[in-house]
Amino acid sequence: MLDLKLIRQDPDAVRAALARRGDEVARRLDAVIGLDGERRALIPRLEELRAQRNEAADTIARAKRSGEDATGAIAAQREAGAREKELSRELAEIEERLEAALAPLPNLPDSTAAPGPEDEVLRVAGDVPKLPFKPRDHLDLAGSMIDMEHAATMSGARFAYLKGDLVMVELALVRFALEKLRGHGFEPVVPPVLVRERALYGTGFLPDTEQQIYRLADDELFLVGTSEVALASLHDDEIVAVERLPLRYAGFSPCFRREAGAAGKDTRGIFRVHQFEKVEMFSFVEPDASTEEHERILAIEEEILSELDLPYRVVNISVTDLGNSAAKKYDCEVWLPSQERYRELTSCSNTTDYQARRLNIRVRREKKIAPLHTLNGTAVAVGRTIIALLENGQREDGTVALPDILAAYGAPAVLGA
RNA sequence: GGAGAGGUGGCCGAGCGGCUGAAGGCACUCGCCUGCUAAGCGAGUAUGGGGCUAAACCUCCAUCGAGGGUUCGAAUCCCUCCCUCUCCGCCA
Repeated sequence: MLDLKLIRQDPDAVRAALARRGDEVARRLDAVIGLDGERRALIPRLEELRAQRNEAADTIARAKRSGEDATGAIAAQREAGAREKELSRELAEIEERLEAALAPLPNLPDSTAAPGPEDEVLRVAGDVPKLPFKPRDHLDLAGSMIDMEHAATMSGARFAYLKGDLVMVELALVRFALEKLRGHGFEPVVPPVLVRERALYGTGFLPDTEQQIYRLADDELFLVGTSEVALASLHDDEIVAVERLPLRYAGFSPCFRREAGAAGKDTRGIFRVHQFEKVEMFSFVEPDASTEEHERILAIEEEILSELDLPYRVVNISVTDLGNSAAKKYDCEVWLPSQERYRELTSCSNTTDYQARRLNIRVRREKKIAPLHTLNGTAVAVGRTIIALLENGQREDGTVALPDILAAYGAPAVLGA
């Protein structure tokens, strides 16, 4: 949610910022400005009427108490009441339209977000393996440890059974990530994955990505596509004392995505599936600390990738590809030998005050109260990390060497031996 | 799933349909006082939105789980929903 006061004070700056996402986006601001004007024209009229009615009600009360007749005053009140109701309805209607115009507007991009249309490669790290043989893809390498046939029969396309050693790798990855994050001050959380609409609205996934979200048939509940949704709601409607910030959480949960509109894309293996597990970072920080926190989260993502010996590059995502809530986003893309290119593995966003405004999460500094800033980032997207580990650790005989660090968390040293 | 109780300010808790934005207590802040890690005294301490402002102050409106309704007037009455607790049932 954008700040109405800012829009009012400096509409040109807001319009210019939105225009970086596209001219069409910036044009949507005009409706908001118009409705805000209507609203503020109406409010003084309504409130003056209410003040008069409140005063008249007191007069009636006093008359009643002293036993006087108030029939005339009561009749007048009844009439004023009808007018009040009318104006109230009018205001409610305007506010509803204002909300409908304002809520879908995306966050203002950070000035350092990549201008687009292309993402901006910031750096390349790690060694791309020079394989003296034709690389296999993750599905070949996993063999029976990934069973998509039975998953497809049972649940449909884009589902998988993970079996045997790969399960141990998954658990090792999760444990590795959670302990690392804890060391960085993130509190581990296993959140609910079924949520009400408000949580999705509050995080900006609604109205924006509805076609991506599973909805239950018999209950007003949705399956989250990321634990970000649940972590953001942890301080829903709170005023947090500044001394408590930053608040950092590491969520571990399954994630569910419909992948509608992705038909035909990444259909082989578990790169793009409807269900996967993920360890996610989420931070609540002071407004002027979010830029630094964003770099911090990115650094943790890179630390994890380095320790897993994965070759990757960091990209600054183009403003035209930013989700609604992000002001700036970095992706870490991992090298996949079978595809001979970098693919998205982790992602971190600074959502500034966009989600906080929607979820009504504020910080109190001295006497001042203002929306705080929230950020999120992937620590480990388990499925894709497994893909990366398999492909980059593969040997000519089809076995896979896993990074040493995972052994400490229960993963085997070699897969498929 | 069945039966019942309840949701009031940071917390506890009182609230007859009008004088309650809300008693009282706790906590916190500031001041006073007291020579001994505390007590006493005084004052203050919600949020959002308008207006006026450079800002503060001030002022008005709204808010007693949420949304509707009754009424001249609702924290108080009615309806729907949400949540919490207790008992029963079921269950990993």
